[in-house]
Amino acid sequence: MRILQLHCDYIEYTPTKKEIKMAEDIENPETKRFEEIVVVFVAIEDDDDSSVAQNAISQIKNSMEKIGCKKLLLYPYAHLSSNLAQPSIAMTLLKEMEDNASDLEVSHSPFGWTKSYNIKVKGHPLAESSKVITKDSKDNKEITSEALKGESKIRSYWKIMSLDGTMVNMADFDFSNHKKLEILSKYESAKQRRVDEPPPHVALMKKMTIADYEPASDSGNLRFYPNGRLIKSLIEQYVTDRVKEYGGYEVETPIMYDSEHPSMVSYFNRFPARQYNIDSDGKKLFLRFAACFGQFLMANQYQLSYKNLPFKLYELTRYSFRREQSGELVGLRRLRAFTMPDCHSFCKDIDQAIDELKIRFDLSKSVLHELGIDESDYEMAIRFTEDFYNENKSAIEELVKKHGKPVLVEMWKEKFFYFVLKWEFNFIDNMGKASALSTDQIDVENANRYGIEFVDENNKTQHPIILHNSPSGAIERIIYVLLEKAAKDIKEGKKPQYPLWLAPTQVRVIPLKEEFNDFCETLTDKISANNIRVDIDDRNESIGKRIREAEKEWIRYILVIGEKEVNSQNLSIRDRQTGNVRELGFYVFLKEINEQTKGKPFTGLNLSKHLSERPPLMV
RNA sequence: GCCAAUGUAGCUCAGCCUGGUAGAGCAGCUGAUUUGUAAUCAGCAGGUCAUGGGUUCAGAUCCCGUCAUUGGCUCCA
Repeated sequence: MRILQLHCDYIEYTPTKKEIKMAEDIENPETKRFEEIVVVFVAIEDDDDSSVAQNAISQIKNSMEKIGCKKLLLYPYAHLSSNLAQPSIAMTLLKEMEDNASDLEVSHSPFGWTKSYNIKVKGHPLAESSKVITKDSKDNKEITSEALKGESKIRSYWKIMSLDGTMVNMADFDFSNHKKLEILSKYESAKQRRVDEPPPHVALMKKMTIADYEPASDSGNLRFYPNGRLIKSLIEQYVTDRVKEYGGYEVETPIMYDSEHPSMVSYFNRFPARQYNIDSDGKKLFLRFAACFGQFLMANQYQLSYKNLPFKLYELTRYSFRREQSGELVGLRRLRAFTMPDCHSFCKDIDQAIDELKIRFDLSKSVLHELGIDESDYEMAIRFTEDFYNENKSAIEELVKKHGKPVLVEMWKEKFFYFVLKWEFNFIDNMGKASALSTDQIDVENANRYGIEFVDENNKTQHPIILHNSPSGAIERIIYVLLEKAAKDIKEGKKPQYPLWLAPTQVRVIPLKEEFNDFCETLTDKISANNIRVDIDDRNESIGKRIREAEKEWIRYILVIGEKEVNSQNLSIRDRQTGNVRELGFYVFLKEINEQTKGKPFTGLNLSKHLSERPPLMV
């Protein structure tokens, strides 16, 4: 059975003529009109039986209860299916559905007639839905969280907060000096878009052999080539180092959970995610969409005193999974499987939570900066309940001051999610698309839900306040930002480049002739002993071609080795930033590189040192 | 998920409108070349035209379904 369910302001229909012999007899085929009604178009299919009809009507009743409508019109509609049941069976089942809904104001439009109709469907998100119901689909209903269903009910107000703490309605704000904030504001509130081409990082992620789509997986689950894996793992390492330095304990937790476990059930309903579901041996498992579960369940095992707080757990989730709508997936910006650093801080009260929030705010800003993303690249949004604002005005204003630019504010009349405040930094890309990077939340519910407790100064048991921080946002998204920024450079006629510490090859050595190969081996060994990724283009190609290809790989330093270099103490270094050749002593050169990569993690080449041994990757 | 566009050699693309032997450049292989800062030369090899069906004497080409990608819509805790 296929049904299309519409919540309508009104429907009018007029039976015009009998379509089949067995069409229902009706006394006077005149126009009928109903208002404030749920219209369900129904196609009964081959194989449908009474159980299907029962199932269908109970699903319909279920959703009608949610939208608070008590009037139902069943509208037989053959066009929904190409596999229709016999008309006699269809009529019986339709009648059965109607009988089973007698607690509602129910009617049906005549079966077997051609009808004309006029309909006005309501605009709310739950107004329209279609379902396919078959004999064995009874238990197969999509698990959708209450939060996802209810999200549309949130009432919120959009404002802009300036550095002095004043708030004006978004419509009254002068955006002329804040173009990116304007983009973000319209993006978030009015959902305005203005794009008509693919984002440039998608071509770049392939051309630079970083990542690619994997047709053999689900969409949004990407493959990372050696270059991409290297870049990604360095960023992962860097973010992890910073969180550990801040005081997070790094842990690892399972990627799948039992959705019927008591602590999951209620969390589900506060967390509007679409998840991957897996049935295994009768268990209904889902793939995690955040690190929260694992860390909360673990926090539960710690015996916490107020003296231990704030207590911080951290995991870099590889991966978190969200089954985003297929049309929403793009390159590295929006994925179904992504790597998310997630740090939870358990605080003894709101005051401590706010102090901690500020520290993590600075941490997030600093991490982004070191990754090559500055304030000019992103805009801040902050969301809070009206109550929280009234009680913590100055803390909120302080965050805005720290950001140094006006901020988009969403104020909720009442708490709908599990948090009372959430801020995020949104990168605005070349096409005017906004994507969230760093974020932090003040969670006042989950400690209770997960039974996380600490003992306070008075020997009383309390639930901590939990902060949820991702200092960088998804790692894939950081790569997306770096590539979008590179694309912007290309557009402006500048040379795109990697931050040196992330470059898959930092130095390329090109021997002029075969006879210099040995010299190059020795030289590269000396360079790589200093934690620098260096390789040798030992292919039998012209010097011009090998330089061109190094340029196309965005390799910062090129060393051509010939007669002159072999007989000199100095190196001839072609610096891609300027395109000029400089003569530098060996140690001066090392120092120049090491200064630029200071404080960043290092890992060795992820490809063979000799280009002659590398199979080209065609993407 | 909905609407639309796109899918031809490992890669980038031409051919499709108007049906009749599948084309180029790059990459690969073989050989020559040993090169001084963004493409050395020649030869060879390489294609279930995304996939499944239909129309036709004949389909890369026309029609329908499916998958993937991209754009718009919806969504983004």
